[in-house]
Amino acid sequence: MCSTKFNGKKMVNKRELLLKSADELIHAQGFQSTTLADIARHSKVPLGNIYYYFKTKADIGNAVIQLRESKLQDLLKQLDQLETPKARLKAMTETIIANKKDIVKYGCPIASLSQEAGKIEDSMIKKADSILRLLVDWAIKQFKEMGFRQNARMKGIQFVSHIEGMTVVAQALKDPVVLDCQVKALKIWLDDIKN
Amino acid sequence: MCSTKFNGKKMVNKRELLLKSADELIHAQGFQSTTLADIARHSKVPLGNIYYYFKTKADIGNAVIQLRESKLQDLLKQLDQLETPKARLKAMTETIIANKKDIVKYGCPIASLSQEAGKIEDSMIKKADSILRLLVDWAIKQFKEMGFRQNARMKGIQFVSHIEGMTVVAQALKDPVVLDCQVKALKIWLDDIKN
DNA sequence: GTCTATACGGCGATAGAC
DNA sequence: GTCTATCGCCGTATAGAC
Repeated sequence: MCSTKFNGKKMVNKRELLLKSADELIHAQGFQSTTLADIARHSKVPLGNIYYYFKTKADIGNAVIQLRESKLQDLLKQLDQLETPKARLKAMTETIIANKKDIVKYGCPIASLSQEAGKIEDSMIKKADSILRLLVDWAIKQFKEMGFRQNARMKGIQFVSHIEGMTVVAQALKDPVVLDCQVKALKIWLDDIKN
Repeated sequence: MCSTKFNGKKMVNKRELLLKSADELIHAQGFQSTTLADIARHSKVPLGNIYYYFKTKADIGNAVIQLRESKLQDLLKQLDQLETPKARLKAMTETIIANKKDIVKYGCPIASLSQEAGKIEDSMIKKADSILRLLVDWAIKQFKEMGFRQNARMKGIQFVSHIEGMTVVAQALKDPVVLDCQVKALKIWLDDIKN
């Protein structure tokens, strides 16, 4: 059972509510800095009630990872409807511009989670970098479709590296213009590239 | 007073010892996951004694930031002795290969600290990204020396982005070969570049 | 299913003997 | 300067009434 009805109007269930709050807070503050009390306050769900929906805090972390992975999958599915692989890759770079503000403030939601997860030896959030892997594999696929063979992998990794690199630098420099310029450069690279 | 003597032999003082432990542990586990007990155990200094050398945990964090900044400055000074700016930039990429193992395991010590610091609103570690800024400025200087004018800044940022991006991807994919390939690509980019 | 009160443990920090 | 013992807080998690 996932959603309740009230006066015939569909309402978001609390689990979704909590997850959405956790997602936002973790993006802004990181997993470790985000307390269950934070999530409770932000989602207006009482602290103790969280445990009805999630067994542990690590569970919430994993749910957020899963959420971001499915968000990425949706995006990729969307991009795949474009005709040429080059158009898809370019469209991907445009999503960076669309999320400019958040990226400069909080960094890339995929990479930051992945990096933080790598530092927690406890017993949790182990598959965070599978999200980034997903992105890399998608990029490689695009380059293969463009006619690349042995070096499609290298090009795909280069593409993703470029994206992640610019977010790191933009955040450190607190300068959204960095993203504009680097996306432009990345597009030029895509145009000039030859196999 | 910074170092003590024992039998005429110079010994590292405890502050340095603690700092070195903190540096290593924070690189491996992150600042938040690293407890004072960790540092005490690793450096074999009793927990309570840490407070003789550092007022708070945040102080330790800041000292580590300073340490990494001065390490970077030393490296840049070293590279500056090379004749051409292009040779300096290439030599910089080679330091990535030299630290391959650690980077794949723990990521870039500069970027990871910078990112984690950005998520801690508390009252500490505010100037972590000044280190990355230092690197960017140095890179820009190199491109200016190469004859670039208005777009030297963009090229410098692109260079650093490339470096930081490859470390993120290499860590997520847990694949040191990524670094080999991307460094190679970066060198080719430096050779083919024209102003 | 919902919510309050509270137990429990860990970590940063301090007191104070030596 | 060094080190042990311990305090106090905060964050996760649980008990249990409703």
